[in-house]
Amino acid sequence: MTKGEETRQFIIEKAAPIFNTKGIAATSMSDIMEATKLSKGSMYVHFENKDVLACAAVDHNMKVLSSKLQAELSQGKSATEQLYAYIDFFSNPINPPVTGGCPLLNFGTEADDTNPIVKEKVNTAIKHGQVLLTSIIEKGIADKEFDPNWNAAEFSTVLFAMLEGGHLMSRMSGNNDNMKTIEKTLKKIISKKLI
Amino acid sequence: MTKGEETRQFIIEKAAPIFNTKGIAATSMSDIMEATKLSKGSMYVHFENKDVLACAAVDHNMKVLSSKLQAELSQGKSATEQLYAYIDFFSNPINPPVTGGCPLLNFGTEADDTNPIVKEKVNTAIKHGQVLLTSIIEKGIADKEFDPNWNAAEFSTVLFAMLEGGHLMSRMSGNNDNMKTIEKTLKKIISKKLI
DNA sequence: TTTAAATATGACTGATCGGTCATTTTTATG
DNA sequence: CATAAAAATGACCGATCAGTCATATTTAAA
Repeated sequence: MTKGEETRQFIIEKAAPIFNTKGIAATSMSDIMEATKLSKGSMYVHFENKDVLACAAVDHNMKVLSSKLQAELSQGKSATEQLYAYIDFFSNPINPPVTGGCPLLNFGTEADDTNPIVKEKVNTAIKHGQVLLTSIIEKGIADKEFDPNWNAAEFSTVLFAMLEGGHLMSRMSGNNDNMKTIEKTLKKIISKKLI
Repeated sequence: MTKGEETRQFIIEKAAPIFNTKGIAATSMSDIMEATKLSKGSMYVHFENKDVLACAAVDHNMKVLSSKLQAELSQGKSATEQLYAYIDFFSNPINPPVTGGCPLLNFGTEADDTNPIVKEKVNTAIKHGQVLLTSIIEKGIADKEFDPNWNAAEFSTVLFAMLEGGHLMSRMSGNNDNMKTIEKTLKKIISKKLI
């Protein structure tokens, strides 16, 4: 890793939580300068413009979320354990795994009508999350842990939506009560083979 | 209604969809000037500053959503019909009842770590939505339409979270497929008295 | 150790931001 | 109709924005 690559990575790591917390539009290059203690000129050696830096920060936030999730999932042996680990991973929005909360929710809603590139990044990340969930559920059905009548793709959509919606509700209320309800309900559905 | 009150209302109505689409930070007073064809000085006759206007726009968006929802709900006679009407009302995020999509999702995620006043507005609106849903479910239980073992408050949390999460997913993918899955699943849960 | 390229600096630019205010125009009332 | 208050105008202000660039410093390889 050259000095330049190191600095670039350093900037991304400092910028990512700021973008995820304040939003892309509300984050200024001065914010990043202050966080990195680097000069403005140096920022533009490594990033063509703010958009490029913002995109790199979005990618980084999603990669951190993904790798932390994978680490949790790898602990679970059965499909049930993995699905529970998935739910548990998202069950504490007040102290979330990524600073600023879920980047899919944050960047997705901001980019929706304004930034097609970031929007597509979020869309792709959601689809990847769906594929991962679907594969766990299909494995669980094959292993006779889950109801064989379940539609894996549909159930993963429902599960994902509940977690994102619960995340929003808990972030707004400032406590995890709503998320606890979501968590409890999801585990009940899984263990009782409902829906 | 005086001329001043009329103009103030006119500005709010023009500003509301812009704030809901672009976000508060990314919306400038010039954007509102262009939409209203009013001068900058006139804006500041009716609003102390941008924050006050943004708050009024947030309120307006939520009020429009709420009144359109109420209009739909009033059509339903039984609790089941009302609950279905609630779900149907949110089942088309690509062509949403409020321009820019769900204001709770949009303003909530933006305000989360940056604007406590708007955040509290969203929190209050979510709680009102929950109270409304809970009362419909309780009525349905009393009328023996729903499973008497249901916890109305918990079920309304799950329902609300699924709709918000489905909204995000469909907005990102650009189609209503995910929301259709949510809609189908919710109606199945209600009609089969699951969970 | 020499040296050319890579990296870092910070003053600078033009555009846009939110907000002000003297002035003009419109409204509404007696 | 007279007139005072309310509303509307647009030039203007300082601050901040993203982005540039001549210059200085550091890096790394010969």
